[in-house]
Amino acid sequence: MRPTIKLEEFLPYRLSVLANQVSQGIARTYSERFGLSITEWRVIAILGRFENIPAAAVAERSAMDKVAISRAVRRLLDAGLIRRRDGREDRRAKPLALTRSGRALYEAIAPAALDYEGRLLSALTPGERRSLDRIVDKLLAASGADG
Amino acid sequence: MRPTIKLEEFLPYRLSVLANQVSQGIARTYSERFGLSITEWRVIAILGRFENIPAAAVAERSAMDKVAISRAVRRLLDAGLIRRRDGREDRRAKPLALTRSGRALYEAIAPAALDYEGRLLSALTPGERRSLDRIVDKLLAASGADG
DNA sequence: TGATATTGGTTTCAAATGTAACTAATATCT
DNA sequence: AGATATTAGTTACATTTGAAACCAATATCA
Repeated sequence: MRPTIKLEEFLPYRLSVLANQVSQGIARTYSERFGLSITEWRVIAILGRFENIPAAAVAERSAMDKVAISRAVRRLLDAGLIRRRDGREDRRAKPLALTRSGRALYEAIAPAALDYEGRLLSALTPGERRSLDRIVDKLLAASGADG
Repeated sequence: MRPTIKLEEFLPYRLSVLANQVSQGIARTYSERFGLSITEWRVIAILGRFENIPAAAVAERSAMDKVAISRAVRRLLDAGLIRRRDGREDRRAKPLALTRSGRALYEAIAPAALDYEGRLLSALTPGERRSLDRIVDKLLAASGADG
């Protein structure tokens, strides 16, 4: 029989479209209202939770590569939203932290982000929300392992 | 109370990481084994199912914009994988179709793609697979509507 | 200690992507 | 028919992104 793929039912395609659509939606919030790209927002979000960690640790926790981090860090430093100290034991690894205005921005964005997520989740039943968590975990494991 | 976001639990972030990881995995197949980018593969997948449709129709069915399509079409034409006829009624809209070798490629990739999807889905129970379909539909609707 | 490897981070260059402007063909409206 | 608006598709330009080269600091090991 002829093999056939219905793109619109193909899981990798569907996930890609969904993630893009969600990213677009939320990026609008970050950029229009706060002047941040998604990458920059992620760095801020990480630093909002973990104080004084170096760029490599941010990379680990954000699934972004170090080049992307490096560029975001540069912009955030220039914008005065984060600061960088000198590393005590390892002089390469310089701890990053939010400045006062960086933290203020974080505290302004976090509710907007949670709000957006809430709007998405409100389309689902409580049971579906639980399923979704479990399913995404499983798919992450299945796709990350080897390829 | 201080608002806090755990990035690794934040749905938009999780979806983005998942979709990227899956895309990476599958893109490796397309590019290493068949020399195609994801965009090119999508065009091929659409044309494998719908014969003689113009680029605009491909765009509609693939969630890609017309510039991306235009570029992919150019590369696929150059590679001899698709062909373009002249439009009968509308001379702007030129119907695209797979060539013989394009179809051969399609028939080689389709099983590999379905196989990859199968490996992903095998991590889920049948019930979870059904949930996933429903959930993705709902999230697409919720995120696409307004923003 | 000295040679080599590894790691944190930045820079450079090429390729991919998005936006807007543009051309050509068709449709609409008077 | 003639003016205006739309639509299909391409091109040009700016921006983003990724890969690899690179520098400096630290770790490893003979």
